[in-house]
Amino acid sequence: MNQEIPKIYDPKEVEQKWYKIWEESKLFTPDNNSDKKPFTIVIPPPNVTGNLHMGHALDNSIQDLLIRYKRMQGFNALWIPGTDHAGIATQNVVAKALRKEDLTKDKLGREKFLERVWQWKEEYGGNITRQLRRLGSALDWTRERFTMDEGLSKAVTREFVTLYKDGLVYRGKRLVNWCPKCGTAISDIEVEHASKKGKLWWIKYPLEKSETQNSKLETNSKSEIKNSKQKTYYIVVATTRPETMLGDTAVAVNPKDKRYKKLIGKLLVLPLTNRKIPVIKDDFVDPEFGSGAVKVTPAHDPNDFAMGERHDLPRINILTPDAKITFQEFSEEEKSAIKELEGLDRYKARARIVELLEEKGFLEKIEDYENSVGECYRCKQVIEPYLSDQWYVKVADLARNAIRVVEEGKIKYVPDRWTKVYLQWMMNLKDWCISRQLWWGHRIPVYYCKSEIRNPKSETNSNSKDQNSKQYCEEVIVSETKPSKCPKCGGTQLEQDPDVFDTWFSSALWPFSTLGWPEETKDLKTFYPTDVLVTGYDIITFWVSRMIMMGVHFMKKAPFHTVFIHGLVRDASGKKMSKSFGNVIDPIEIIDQVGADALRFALISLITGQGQDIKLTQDKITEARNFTNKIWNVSRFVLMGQDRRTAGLSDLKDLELADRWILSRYQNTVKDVTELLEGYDFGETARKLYDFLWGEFCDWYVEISKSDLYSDDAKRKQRVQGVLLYVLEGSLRLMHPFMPFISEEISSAVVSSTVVQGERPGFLLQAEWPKSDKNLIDQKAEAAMELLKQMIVKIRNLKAEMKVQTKDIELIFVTDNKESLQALKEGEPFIKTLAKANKVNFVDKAKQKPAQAISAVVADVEFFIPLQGLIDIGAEVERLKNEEQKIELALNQITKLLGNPGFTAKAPPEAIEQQKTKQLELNEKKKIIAERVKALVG
RNA sequence: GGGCGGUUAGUUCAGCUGGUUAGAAUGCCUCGCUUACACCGAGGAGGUCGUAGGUUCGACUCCUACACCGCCCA
Repeated sequence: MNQEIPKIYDPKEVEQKWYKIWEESKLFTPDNNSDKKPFTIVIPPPNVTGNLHMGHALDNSIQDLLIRYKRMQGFNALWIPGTDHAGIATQNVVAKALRKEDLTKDKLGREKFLERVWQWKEEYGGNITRQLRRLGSALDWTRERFTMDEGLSKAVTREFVTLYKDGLVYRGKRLVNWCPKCGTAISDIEVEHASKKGKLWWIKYPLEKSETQNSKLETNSKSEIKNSKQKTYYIVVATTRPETMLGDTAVAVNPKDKRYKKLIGKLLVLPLTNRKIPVIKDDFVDPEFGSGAVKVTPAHDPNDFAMGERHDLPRINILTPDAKITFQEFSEEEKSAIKELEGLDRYKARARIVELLEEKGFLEKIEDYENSVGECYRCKQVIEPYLSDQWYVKVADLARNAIRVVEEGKIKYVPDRWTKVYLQWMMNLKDWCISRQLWWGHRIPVYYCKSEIRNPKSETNSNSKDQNSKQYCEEVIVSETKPSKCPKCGGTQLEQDPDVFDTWFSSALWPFSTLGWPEETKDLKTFYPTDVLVTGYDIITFWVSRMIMMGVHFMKKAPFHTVFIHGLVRDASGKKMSKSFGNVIDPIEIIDQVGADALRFALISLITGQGQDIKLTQDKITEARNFTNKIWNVSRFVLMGQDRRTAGLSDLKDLELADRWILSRYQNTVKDVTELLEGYDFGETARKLYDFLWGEFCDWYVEISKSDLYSDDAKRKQRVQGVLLYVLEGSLRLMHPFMPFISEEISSAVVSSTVVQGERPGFLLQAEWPKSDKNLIDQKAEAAMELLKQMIVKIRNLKAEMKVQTKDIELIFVTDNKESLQALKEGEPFIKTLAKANKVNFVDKAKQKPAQAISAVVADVEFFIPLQGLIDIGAEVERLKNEEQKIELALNQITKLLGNPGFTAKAPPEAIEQQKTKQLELNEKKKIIAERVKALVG
């Protein structure tokens, strides 16, 4: 690097160049025969159809940071890449593309459709992995996996079959969360609840006539129903979903509710269908809600389903899978009056039913009502509780073990507060519906025997409507491979379950399926369990919990020891980034503008210890960009010219104060950075590096070094070059996990092989992580430099205040503290350059002090800047008095504190000592200033 | 309804286990093209740490209540 190198760092070429070299050098592939300790991370597999968003950028920046750090520390580090087939999302994307060709998946058929999905995957599936490369991720691409790979598919099959044998999966006809748009069931956590404004419809359900005649009844209302000649009694129910009344099979009241006591067991006539339904009692009913009587629709509401089970009520389904009204389960009589509703969409049906009720006088009133509505997390359609056959994982035992490993501390959440969230969720876990009515995914390895049974014994169903009814074996066969014949009847008419598994059912295996499970591979033995899992808190329930359950069940070991949870990346105003809002910041665009290093550094430095959500602003990105530029330029300076690039620091002789100081600060930085990383405090680490490099190395040491570098003292020059290079080279190592590209680029220009912190191998990633060298920590040098820095700032301050711009000033220092005096003498050369003075004098305390001068006190040093003729004595006295007042204020506080008997009796001795020292210092300072004032006035 | 998190300079945020003159960045003001960098350098102004109590010799930090904002679950 030399002056021809541009002043402004241009990341574009640099980044592309290095990633290619790294990947081609198989730098990210760990040594399979290494005896080094392994350190493993599996990437949270992004959706194969997806594109990199800011959340990925943050997540992967953290993982890359950890992997590079651990690799440099000597671990056999492995970071496994891969993608997720994302059943619904991918299927939807391809279906959408088909629509443009006027095709649908059903027109194509299952096989052809799947071909198209694979085509799509081949074409676009590489997007996100290319984008991960742009970010600089040290992923071992030779081990890349996809959840639909042969091996991983085998793993899922094994998972299911094993769980089945263990009695941990079962098939059941239950209410599921059905998405009419996606055409599939989804699990409980895939439903998002949103509060929505709706209506509460109050509907009259009349009592059957015979009931009203035979007994004196008290109903909740006695008014007459229109068009009805005789008096009719009825119960009013309130509902938010009137269309479901078509499927009502009871009305329930609370047994303690006096209003309805006498009605329990009576029959009602359901309006529109005229179905006869009973009034039942159930504790679940809240007498306070609505009228206190609720309609019961077991096939379309989870609570009603449960009630239906308790009371053995029939379940009448009224909807098709795409949420249109169907009368398949209705009797002829029931449908006769409402034929027009058949085939109507659920919301149109709702409107029409309300109209009909109104017309016929069944509608009592309509109220505004706010309630929580479940929506599909993918397509935002309102979820329909829907009765269907599905496969479930029985989670109780799995959850218990997954709770145990966390409670026993085998898995730790960072930050710790997520432990509670995880545990609470785990403890209230319901069975997990894992079948999906999709085509794209792992086909369920279950086969149903459709072979006809030749000698049907049963005459029980003789009154079946279907005269041609045949008897089938119906045996359920769960098998990893397709069986050739039914083990029960020997028949060969076997049909595989048409459904596929929930994508999370396969990603639950990710930490070990990627390593070869169920085969006992070398990778599996070497790298399982993995070490750290890095993800956002929104994924704890979806993925983390399931990996823990499956990891413990199948591998008998928790899949990782630490779960690092970070916040979500939000826009500048704190809103979630989303395409529909249009507030998405595309990480690739940012990388194009400022480079991956700057983006990474911006994201990492925004991480807080508490794992708060991150508000990403353009300002933060610019700040990080400026930082990379600063590093670039200071490196240009340090490496300017051949001799500077080769300068070594083979010994530690002849170090001056500033050298000792920066070396000490560097060692402390190494120590701090390492400790902070060990504590997963990434944001603080980034800030520490920033402060050291910019605030100490650039602002002070480099500035101080200049006078030596441009001096004639060859020996001194070489010494300073050595220190500069030493600190820079070490800092590049510290920075590498944060900013891999720029650090590598600069590092490649360092020629020296005599740098004293370990060999310099080809790539920074192969370099040793710096160790803090205690011998170079120099408390005294740090204290002395602190004084000098303060002194220089104070002088600059006074000069600026007095509007003195000339270099032609003299500094006169007065102190009787030997250490301070020595520091000043050692720092004299750079005090002159940094404070811009051309003369420095040290004067005995007793000596006369110049009157025509401004003065100040820093620690125990008084100093003067003589300004012949430029001093307004009155103003100077005023300034000093102000200063004195400030000191007085601080002093009063301390005096009060030390005078407090409670403090002196109870505070720890160090605290008291500290205050006393401070008091002494302030007193001294005050005395000096007071004397000065006296001298000027007197 | 239950739980969690937040409230600190104009703005965005640090400040972990109680003792700092409460920090940084950015913005603002005043200077400066000084041979790494104007994506820079020097200096400066700017905060009763959401409110009200409490614990303590001492509270931004611990406890309680409340307010507002956000998230999760029902």
